[in-house]
Amino acid sequence: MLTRSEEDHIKAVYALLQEGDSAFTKDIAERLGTKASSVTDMLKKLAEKGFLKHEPYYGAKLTAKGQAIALQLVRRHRLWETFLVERLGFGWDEVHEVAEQMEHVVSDKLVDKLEEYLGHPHFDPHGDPIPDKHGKLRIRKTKRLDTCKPGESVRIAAVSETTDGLLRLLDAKGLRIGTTLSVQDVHAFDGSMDIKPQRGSAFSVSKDVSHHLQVENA
Amino acid sequence: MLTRSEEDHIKAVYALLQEGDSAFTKDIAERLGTKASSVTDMLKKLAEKGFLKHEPYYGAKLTAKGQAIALQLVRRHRLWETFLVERLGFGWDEVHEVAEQMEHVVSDKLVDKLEEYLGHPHFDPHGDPIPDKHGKLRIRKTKRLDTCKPGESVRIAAVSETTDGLLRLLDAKGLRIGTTLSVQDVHAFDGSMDIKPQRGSAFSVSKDVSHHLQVENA
DNA sequence: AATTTATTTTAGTCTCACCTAATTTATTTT
DNA sequence: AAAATAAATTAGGTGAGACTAAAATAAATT
Repeated sequence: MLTRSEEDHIKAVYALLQEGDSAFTKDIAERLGTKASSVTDMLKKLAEKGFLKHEPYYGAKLTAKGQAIALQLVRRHRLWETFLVERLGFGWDEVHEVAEQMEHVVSDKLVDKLEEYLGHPHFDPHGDPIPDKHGKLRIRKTKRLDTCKPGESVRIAAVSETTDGLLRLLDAKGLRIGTTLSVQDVHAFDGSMDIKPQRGSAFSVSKDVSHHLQVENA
Repeated sequence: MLTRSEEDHIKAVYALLQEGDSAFTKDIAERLGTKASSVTDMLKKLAEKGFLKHEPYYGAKLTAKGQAIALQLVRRHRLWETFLVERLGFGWDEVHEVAEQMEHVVSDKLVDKLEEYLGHPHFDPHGDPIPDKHGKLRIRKTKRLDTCKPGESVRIAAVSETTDGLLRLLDAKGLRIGTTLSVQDVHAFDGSMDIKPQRGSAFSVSKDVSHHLQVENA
């Protein structure tokens, strides 16, 4: 059995490995709101238990065993987020913290029944894929909106940041999962982008925003 | 903010105060699966924090502040049990452990939305009352089945034990919340009782069983 | 190549929540 | 009333998981 803190560390490593090919002490500490020295201790312990490889000074990578744990946590997190939004009527910007707690409730039966109750969803309210019972993820070919060129027509597939601020901004602009839009112009000066939703008139979004939107060809 | 362990101790004290007028160290330890000395430490801490009064050698009683916490925990626990049984299709004998974990998820909004989603239930699957947002409990005048005399006709209102064994036995005998039955005979020798459900033929239940069934006049 | 800077690790400390063993207190029995 | 028993408390200790401060390492700069 893993403690809450062990689970949190494994999940942080998993998340960082999505972006780089090693998870560094400092970044893990930042995610968890702790100090680097605490993380070093935990990495040592988790390495001994076989959940990850820790290469001192060069960060950590998950083993297959660690990855399985991480995927289980991601699965629980995203299923609960889906439940909170679709059944309890939470806004998509309000669910992260609560799901962060619920994901640590241990019961395979619970998770499987919840999944069934929700109709076996493949994506959560932010558009992120929900691993199945065996940890399998449904892969889509998406790219970041800020990599798109003028003239491209795309659909918003996911939002890769769960900060309330970004989600509320998207809400205010009417941008949500599934919204189709075309790129009209990209300004080299600040990286801002003029986009036009299928219905509605064009407006501009900053690079900060376009960088966190995952889109697929429409 | 209370820790998990602090919450567990407060809940244990609350539960014991339902049965006696003081909660004793040994009984708290037994409920929590810990040792008396650990409980003494915690009682001292919780008394300092104002959640209970600890009279050394004479047990503990909750303050109003402690009672409010306990009722909040009971509320969460029973709402989650209701969710698990009514929405996810768990058996009533399978929900206790999971709800024990879920009750520690902290979010007032979550609890209120859950209650609404479930249709503001007043009783959980075991027939126990669910405190409202303000800690108010709906009181019913019930008595234990083992206090009933031959000839009485009663309805099962609640089961005051959440052990799997008892609940499965009741399931097997077809006894559930709402079942109406008449007491036919009580045997002084072992306290066993012959009962006859409204539909179905008579059978006998042991004192162990009748002691844990709360009934109301039919 | 030497130095500076950033990061990581090590060493030592703290708190929490538990433990065991010994002692104290209250209650019951003789 | 004294002795025995049961329960609770105190004293001291452990491991988990955090911390600070100091030392070590790697990378970047001069």
